[in-house]
Amino acid sequence: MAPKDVDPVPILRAVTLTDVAKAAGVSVATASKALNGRDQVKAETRDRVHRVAEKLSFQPNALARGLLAGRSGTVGLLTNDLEGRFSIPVLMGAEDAVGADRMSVFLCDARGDSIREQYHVQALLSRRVDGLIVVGSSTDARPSLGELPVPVVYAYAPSENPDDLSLISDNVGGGRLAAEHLIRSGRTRIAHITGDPTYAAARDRATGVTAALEDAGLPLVGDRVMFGEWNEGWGRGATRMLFANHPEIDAIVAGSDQIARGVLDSLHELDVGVPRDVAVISFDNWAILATNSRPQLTSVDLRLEQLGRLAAQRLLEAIGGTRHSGVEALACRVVTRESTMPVG
Amino acid sequence: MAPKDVDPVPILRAVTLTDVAKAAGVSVATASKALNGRDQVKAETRDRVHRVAEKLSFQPNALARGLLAGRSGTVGLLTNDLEGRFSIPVLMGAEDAVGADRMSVFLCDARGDSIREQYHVQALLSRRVDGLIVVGSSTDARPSLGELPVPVVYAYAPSENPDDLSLISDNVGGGRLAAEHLIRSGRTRIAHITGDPTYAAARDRATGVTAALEDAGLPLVGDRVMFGEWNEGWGRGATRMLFANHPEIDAIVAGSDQIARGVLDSLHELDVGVPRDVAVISFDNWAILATNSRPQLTSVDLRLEQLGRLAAQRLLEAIGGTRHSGVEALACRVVTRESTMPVG
DNA sequence: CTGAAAGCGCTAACAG
DNA sequence: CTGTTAGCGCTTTCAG
Repeated sequence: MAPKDVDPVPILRAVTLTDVAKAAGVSVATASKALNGRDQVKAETRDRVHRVAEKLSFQPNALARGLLAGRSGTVGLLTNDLEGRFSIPVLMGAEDAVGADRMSVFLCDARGDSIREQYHVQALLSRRVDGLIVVGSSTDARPSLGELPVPVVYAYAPSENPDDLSLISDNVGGGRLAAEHLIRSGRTRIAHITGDPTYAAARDRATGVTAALEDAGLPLVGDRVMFGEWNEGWGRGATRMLFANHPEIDAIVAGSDQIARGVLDSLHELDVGVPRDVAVISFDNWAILATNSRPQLTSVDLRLEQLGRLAAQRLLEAIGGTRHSGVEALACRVVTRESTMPVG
Repeated sequence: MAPKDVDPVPILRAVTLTDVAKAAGVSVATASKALNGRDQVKAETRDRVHRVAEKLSFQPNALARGLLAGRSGTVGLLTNDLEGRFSIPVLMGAEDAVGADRMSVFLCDARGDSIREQYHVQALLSRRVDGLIVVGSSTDARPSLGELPVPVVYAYAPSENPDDLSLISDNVGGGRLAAEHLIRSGRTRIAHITGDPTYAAARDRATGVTAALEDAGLPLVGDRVMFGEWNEGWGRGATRMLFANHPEIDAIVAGSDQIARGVLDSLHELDVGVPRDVAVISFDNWAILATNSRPQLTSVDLRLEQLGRLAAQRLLEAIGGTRHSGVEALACRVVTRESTMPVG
């Protein structure tokens, strides 16, 4: 409990450099130099100014600074899917990297509405952000914001314009990793149950999976990728269908952790042992799902936080003058858990 | 594909009011008045200025405005748990409400580290935010930030200082709602399996549940609340223990959707029908869990987005001069699904 | 080494 | 109705 011996509502004007200068008995110019470590100030004066600033808990007004400097030290983070779970890690990584450079982040959620998006972009520009990170809501390409007076980096969803810089997860590579992981674990009769084929993520992962199988001279059990929906129900249903026709299967690549939960559920009901009889690997590595299932799920991690961090880094580089363009794909990594343990 | 017929890197100085004024053949003062709808401008002039501003895509410099006005039109959103799923909805609600008032949001994640938190507060103050929303990572009370030159609202986790304004979900009331829902559905032999008792959320919900049972003259099956962990495993284990000793049970209040998933899992294995033999209600209403289980889960929704919206509203009121203090609890609501359908 | 002066972009008096 | 002037808080010449 904090004591309540302070003024009721401190409508005190924030302390300014002028206040500090006055209290230290110097001019604002000198105070400014002292506080900014300019070397044309006597050491004794510098210390005195610092002490006074400290005592008054002086905080330089970033607005005034920004106005003068022509740059605000802020970046805009424009998301379209705050509630979805994919934006958040990207956002965290970006916030972290940006903060490490003493810049602050404006957060805007356009909720997938391009009108709202346009509005936010204007608002951010009027706040003179030094750059913009646009986080998409799916891995499908999205319209470019076009030419803006500040650099823009697209993360998760690439821009449709190849002149923009986009950072994405390498879903094709992820598909490869998944299949190769199973193959290395000794599995040879592999099927792929995944989500909605209108999503690039589903198609890309499938491409990777089939390519890896082909390279290894292995068939895709069932002959074709089982596209469906991104939920447990589809995982359950697809698994039942699969087993009815292909009881010889010994591994399943699930397109998401959610689908995998459904797969595990059906395998349990069919009395198929995991990983003994069938190994299961999935995508997203969403801890809450992957580590609470029985057995725990091996999953391909998209490294979204790293993606966000990288996006911020590229943006800071661009702000610094080094602009890149094109699509940069970040490699995924497999997080191994029980569901793909090699047998015996 | 956008055409690439623009200058390579438009390092164009952003267009200022002076540019507009010049192009419109008026003084900056007149231009300012025209654009801000001050009524001391001839209609014809006003229109001309507007047209020119439009053509040059003029964006008023919010930094300059803020500097002059003494308020920046921004608020800080300080979270401690961006990756956790509870902050996000609060954040969304707050962002939405703040944006509706044409203010922008600075996002900072302190990751539960008070040093980092202090740093961010300083940074936000130096950016002259007009107010601050602090989103906690659990429902336990947290230390106050103390006296700050701008109003602060605590959301989700209340401040330890009752002189601060805190907005929380009414977990005790939520516990009551859960039990009452079961009782109204005709259940009379109710148990409560919940999470870690060191969490206020677990204790508060338990308080509500037991109070409602007492009011109804019903026993708590097993005599005491089963505290444990916030995960599926505990839900599974606790359910097995419960049934070994109390096969007469006809309803379970689970402390979270995750725990409920474990409960359902065990009930399934015990061949107990849900909701036929036992009804299950839980907390959080986390769609991904509650709607993907079999049967779908009835769950107490904490209305976190509304909580965020309310926090923003209160903050805006405080910025406007109307400060409140104390703890304001937002009522929960039950989202009914299959798991508590009345029998017959 | 220190201070006076100018100016970042904008708005609000106050004159004309 | 319009323009001139001043100043928000800060940094940066440029003289002392």
